Amino acid sequence: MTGPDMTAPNAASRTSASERYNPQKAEPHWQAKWDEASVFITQNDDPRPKYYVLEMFPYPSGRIHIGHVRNYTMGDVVARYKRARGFNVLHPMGWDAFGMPAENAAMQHKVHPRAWTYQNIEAMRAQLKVMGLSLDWTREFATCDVDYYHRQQILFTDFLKAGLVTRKTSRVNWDPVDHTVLANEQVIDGRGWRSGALVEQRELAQWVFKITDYAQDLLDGLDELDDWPDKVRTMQRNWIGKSRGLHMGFALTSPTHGLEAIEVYTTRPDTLAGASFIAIAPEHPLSQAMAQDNSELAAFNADVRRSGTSEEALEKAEKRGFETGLTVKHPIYPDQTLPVWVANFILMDYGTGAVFGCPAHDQRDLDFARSHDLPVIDTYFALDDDTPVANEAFVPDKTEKVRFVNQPAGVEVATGQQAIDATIDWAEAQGLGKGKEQFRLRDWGVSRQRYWGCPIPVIHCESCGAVPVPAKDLPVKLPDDVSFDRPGNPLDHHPTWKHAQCPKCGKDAVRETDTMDTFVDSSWYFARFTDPKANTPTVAESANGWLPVDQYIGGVEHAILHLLYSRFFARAMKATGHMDIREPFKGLFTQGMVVHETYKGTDGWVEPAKVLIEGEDDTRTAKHMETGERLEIGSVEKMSKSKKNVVDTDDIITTYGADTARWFMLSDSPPERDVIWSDAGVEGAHRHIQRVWRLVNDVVNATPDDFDDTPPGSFSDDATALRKVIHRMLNAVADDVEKLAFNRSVARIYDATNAIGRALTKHGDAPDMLWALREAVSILVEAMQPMTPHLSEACWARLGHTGLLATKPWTEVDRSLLDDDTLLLPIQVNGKKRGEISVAKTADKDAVEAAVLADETVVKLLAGQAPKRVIVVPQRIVNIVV
RNA sequence: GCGGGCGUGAUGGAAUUGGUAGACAUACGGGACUUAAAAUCCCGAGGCCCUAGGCCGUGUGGGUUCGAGUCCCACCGCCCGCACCA
Repeated sequence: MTGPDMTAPNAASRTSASERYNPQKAEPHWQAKWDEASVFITQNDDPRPKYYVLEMFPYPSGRIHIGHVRNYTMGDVVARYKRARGFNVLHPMGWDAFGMPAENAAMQHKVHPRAWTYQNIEAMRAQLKVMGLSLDWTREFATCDVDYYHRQQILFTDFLKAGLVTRKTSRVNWDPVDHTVLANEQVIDGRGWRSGALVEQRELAQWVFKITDYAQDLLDGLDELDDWPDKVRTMQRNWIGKSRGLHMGFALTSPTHGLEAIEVYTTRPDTLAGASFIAIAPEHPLSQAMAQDNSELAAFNADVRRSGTSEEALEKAEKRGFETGLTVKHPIYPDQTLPVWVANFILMDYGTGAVFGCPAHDQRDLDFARSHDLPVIDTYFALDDDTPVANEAFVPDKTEKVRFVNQPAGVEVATGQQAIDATIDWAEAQGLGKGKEQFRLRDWGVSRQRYWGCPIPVIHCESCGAVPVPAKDLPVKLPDDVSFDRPGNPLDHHPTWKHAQCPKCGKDAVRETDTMDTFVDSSWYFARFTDPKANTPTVAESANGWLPVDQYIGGVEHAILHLLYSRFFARAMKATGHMDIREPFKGLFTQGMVVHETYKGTDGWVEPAKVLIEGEDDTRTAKHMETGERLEIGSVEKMSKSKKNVVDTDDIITTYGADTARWFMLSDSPPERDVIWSDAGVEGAHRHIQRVWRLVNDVVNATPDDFDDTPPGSFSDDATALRKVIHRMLNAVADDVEKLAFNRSVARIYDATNAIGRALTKHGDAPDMLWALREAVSILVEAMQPMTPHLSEACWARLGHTGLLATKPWTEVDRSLLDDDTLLLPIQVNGKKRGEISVAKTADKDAVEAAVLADETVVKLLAGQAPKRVIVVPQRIVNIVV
């Protein structure tokens, strides 16, 4: 067998059993040892199989918060575990460093965004180092490093040449507080995602990434991402929003404004026979054109636009409309005409900005029809009920069979889906329209009117248009001398920066002053980590070798934006030859938040550090430590500055050490769920750290100087029992870590710790038991190493082992200890547990049945009756039916 | 409204995926050690019945099964995402 290397420590190294583990001393010591040995520096040409673990990199706000601690601890456990398992692990860290807060700080505190950002990075790096993370710091970069955004500009120009970036004049979401454009994804309930201000619509020329070119591919790719949460895949699917329907024209009875017909898109062509009106968006070209000489319509359009995005308007959901007086021919019944309305609920952005309304089979259309006295025409009924539609539209499931009336395709009874397909075929055959796939996804506008971002490397020339900056002139650097005295873009206000010569014709021209959306920065950083010093954005060999990221860990708030953009970038980089990776993240894990109770006094929210809790459960009360004021205990919420329910990570690490913080973050709550921060929980975690240290010392102190560390030839039952517990624990911890079920690993380690403690007090002096105990604590600290690396190193050294635990290969479990020869099978009678029986593991069904029926308690329970049936599930359970 | 998820002791949560419900931890109670406290160690604990022993128990009601926290149906409650998407 392969036991751990067990050199008996010399007597001089003994400590008294009462000495407490001192993380403040031990943690920096071991961190220095790892650094000296360059344990976490990763080489690209290492021959071992690769494993890439990545946590979403932080924005350098200035402080590491407890959510970061949880995120990076999880990643670190995986990284350390995989390293022990023989993988060449890439585990880098960087900074998502461009963005608004730096400019806000500049305006408020008169600091340069660059200075502010790099100071914050310094501070946060120091905080991360204290956590003992197994990061390769040689690969660190910030997205605001010239070195990084230079390469991003190369990518931009390459995308431009490949037709993946274009310039579009379009209506954009304008944030009037931040003075910038927002992507649709950044508008939440009609408000800017960061400022919370009501978003306005403006016409602006924008640079857009043509993410829609990949709509289908981004959708298809989701099917392969088995190691992603279904929830995230569903969210992305809905966001891309593919639908299949019919694109068709409704001929105008008298052509107007140069239009012969109104183009509509519908996913329910099966309801075509029931069409009773046409509705178009206020922004529809026809509506706009008519408004030129119709002031009432102009007023209506303006009114809709004004209230269009506000929450109240959406909630009221009043179906408002304006009748244009125009009519179109019904495509199925040419002698009938349908009126054309402008309606507030039609979106110009989706489909063609025009629909036909079928009130009988769409609730929204029905509401509109009822309030504007439009006809309701049934086109199909349920098979057993032909009651006409009254106030509820009849919208059956598409797979439900229904009975059609007046259907053009000759359909009488069919499912909705069959009718849809038949109608599309019919419409195509008649030349009325075409089947069409439609996506909800829209192109990604990346222009931002900000200073602190990656400059868009383009020069606008009056003769040549928008000309990309040639590679030899890159990078386009941000100027340092900018002022934030007035609103708007400092780059635009800069006296000289924007003036340049056209790279094509040499005439005076103007630089693009917009910078890129910061989501661009985070869309390819994972690829840059694979070769962070390269002159090109990536080195294909390195990127292809490391990517995809095997395990990506971060908050679910990035489920759509960041992850979708990154998936687009991987495809675009593949198309432009920068790497050959389609899906950048193989495994994704979205961790829960760290939450805390809130406390409120008459002067507002109070920090937990100043709150004294008395009593328990229902009778708990909170008191202000300084003023003695009674405080209200509020709900448990995400830690935020506004609620002041923030726990400072430095305080925790100073008081208890990084290992305690790490251990607590992994305990109890499943990693995907929210964890409630509690002082009692932290205390409990710290108690365990101390207990393991004590246990290790007790075992060392029980070891005589002349201890023979060769494995004994045989073990007592007690020693074997302990070894079984430990080896099973090691096996199970590995399984759980693979599944990221850290809370279960923790529980198993507690279990094993208890078992070691019991064995020590009971039989600590028998030589075979002592050997087993030394093996047990060695394996215990090894299993804990990914989670509590400092403590584990200290214990490892204390046990007299040489070398760093951080570089030790994972111990192979002794398989012979995983299984028992005999099993304790529960015996049920009529499904209720009535006893247990010990049987040989290899016993077959008949043997088990015979043994059970011969069992004393069973005989007693049966009291002479013959069982009707005996169900034996081998190695599980026995159930007797009487 | 649509889509997804969840509901287990005082609390966070386990439960080999249909096979001994409540592992492990927190809080609590009792004991040991101590002049005392802290620390540590040991013991107890789902509810009910006086006990032996038994009955009940995983949001509620029903079903499938030898056997259901787990599967099916209906309902109740909570959480998350999207939302006038044609």
